[in-house]
Amino acid sequence: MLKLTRKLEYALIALRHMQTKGELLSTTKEISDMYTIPQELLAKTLQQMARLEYIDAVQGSHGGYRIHSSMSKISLTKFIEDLEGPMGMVDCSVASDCIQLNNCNIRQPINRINDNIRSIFSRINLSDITH
Amino acid sequence: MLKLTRKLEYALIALRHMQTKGELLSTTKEISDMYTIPQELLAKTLQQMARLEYIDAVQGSHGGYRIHSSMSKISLTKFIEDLEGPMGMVDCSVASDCIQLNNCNIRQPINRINDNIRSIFSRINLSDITH
DNA sequence: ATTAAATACGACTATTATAGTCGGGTATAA
DNA sequence: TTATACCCGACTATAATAGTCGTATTTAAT
Ligand code: SF4
Ligand code: SF4
Repeated sequence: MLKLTRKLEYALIALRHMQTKGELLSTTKEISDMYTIPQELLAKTLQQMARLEYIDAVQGSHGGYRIHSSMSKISLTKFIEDLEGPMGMVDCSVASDCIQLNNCNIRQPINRINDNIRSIFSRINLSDITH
Repeated sequence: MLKLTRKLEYALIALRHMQTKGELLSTTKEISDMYTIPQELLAKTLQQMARLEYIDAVQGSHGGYRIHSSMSKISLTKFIEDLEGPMGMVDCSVASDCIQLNNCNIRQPINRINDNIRSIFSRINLSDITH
């Protein structure tokens, strides 16, 4: 309940690291060494963020990543869902194949709470974490 | 991320069900049938809630459970942690054995968010869900 | 007494989600 | 040509969640 995945933490650590470096490139190895993150796992996450255009990738021998300028205003909600897929407190707030769905007596109150949380996450943006 | 466990959902469904019945007893079978919940799993959860005194258990042939009068004001935070143990967005908000802990660059901002969420959950109480 | 219906409890298994690894590829500067 | 870095998908391992089973105890009714 309420737990960020490791992947998201690694992603945020990397983003904040890159933020401090401005235009300078950061390599996977540099970051994984500095924060003791499994290199291959971080690599995959950085690649995913590059595909999503959260960061720019520069290939080749002196390559690396730098943070994409216009991403500080992205909400935490969008970031999390871009990286990990839809989030919701209960299945029925995302899909609709719950067997209890028909006569569930907590669906409405729970989904009200879910919407609240969501809107809080939507008002937090990445720069609040990465500065 | 952010997902309630099935056990918590079953617990809340059961609580709300009992709430509507006032002093009348509800049996595990009654509830598991009504909401299509695996009976043995619900049974364990009800037993746990009885131990925690969220509900009263009446043993024997015409036994069952009824909701304990004074629990509507309990916060969602306490309820979740009573049933599932400590909750937090990251390990370091609960324990302190994260290998990144020393030079983690997102610890403070994340824990600030964590505290916010926690305080929101603390202001929601069980009766908001069970009526 | 005996039976039936219920709670009580712990150990067990199954399933799913998360975390981490590996092998083989492409791009580019030196 | 080599070294260093990104790219990608498939794979394995681990941990968390979900669900099952066997056995015991309590109590009302017969
Ligand atoms: S319908 Fe009820 S039990 Fe099913 S996911 Fe929604 S809240 Fe949970
Ligand atoms: S120290 Fe950093 S990486 Fe470790 S749990 Fe806390 S926020 Fe996550």
